[in-house]
Amino acid sequence: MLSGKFAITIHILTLLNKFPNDYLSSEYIAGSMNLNPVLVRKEIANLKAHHIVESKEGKNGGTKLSVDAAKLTLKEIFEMTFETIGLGYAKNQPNPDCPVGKKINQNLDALYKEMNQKVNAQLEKISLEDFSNQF
Amino acid sequence: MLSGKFAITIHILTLLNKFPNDYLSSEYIAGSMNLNPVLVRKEIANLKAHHIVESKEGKNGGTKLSVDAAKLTLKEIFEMTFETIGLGYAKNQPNPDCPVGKKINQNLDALYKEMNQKVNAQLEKISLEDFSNQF
DNA sequence: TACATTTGTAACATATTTTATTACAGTATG
DNA sequence: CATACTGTAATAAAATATGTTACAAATGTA
Repeated sequence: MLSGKFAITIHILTLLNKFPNDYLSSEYIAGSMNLNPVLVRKEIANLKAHHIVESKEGKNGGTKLSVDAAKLTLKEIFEMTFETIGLGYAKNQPNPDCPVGKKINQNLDALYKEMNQKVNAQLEKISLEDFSNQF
Repeated sequence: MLSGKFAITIHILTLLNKFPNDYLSSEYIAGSMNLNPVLVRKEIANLKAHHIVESKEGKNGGTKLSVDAAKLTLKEIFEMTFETIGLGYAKNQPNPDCPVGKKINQNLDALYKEMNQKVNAQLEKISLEDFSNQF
């Protein structure tokens, strides 16, 4: 299973982009995605750490975008969600006495790295604005 | 989290390719990857369903490759493990009354589909033999 | 000032998925 | 016929993801 972090984050950002002048509450955002507001706030905390959004506490508080949606790429969003493309690793450490076991993870790493480069090149071409305009 | 199916499967196939004339037991294979033999047999069952390997039951039984490693691509292996590239979806059904909620999954689908195409194009260029030769 | 509303965050609970184990019937080998 | 395998089901354990509750702190507003 892949966690839904990226999907949640881009959903949040799309909403914020649709209402660039408002501070949206986590409750409102959560309503659009049918998710617990606390989880929304957690993802927002991550976005704040990356200076992508700003929040206002207290009554009428909420969150708004603080960057230009035309300049924020999906690649950056992808990386902010700590995710990388890959096809996984076996859970346990392989047998170092086996020539295959000894090098399997290294070789998978190399493969996944290449995959990431391809995907990143693609995601870099799409801005939040582009994505948001599809709605 | 992504399951380790692909990693396990390619590990198995690499081993089988290294010993093309032997029937390797699930116990032996499991030893190389420090995994439970039953899990190995499960992945082998999947490979068998795709006619990639053949097994022999009984004493001195085991599994061996039944296709040309030069012609089996990582793309095919990837697809046999039921995995697709993607960055996930939020778990819950989004709010259909929200313009973003209503279309988010559809738009993510389109994005992930493109990503899969890129990745598949890359994986298609690599054969099991190529991968195996790195060891 | 007092109240209502909202963020921020921690602690805990539940659900889901993945991995591991046990068990045993069936099959081939020698 | 004993041994060493596969095949598969049932169950258990571990890991991860998601959800909930609770409450302090901040801020607007009556």
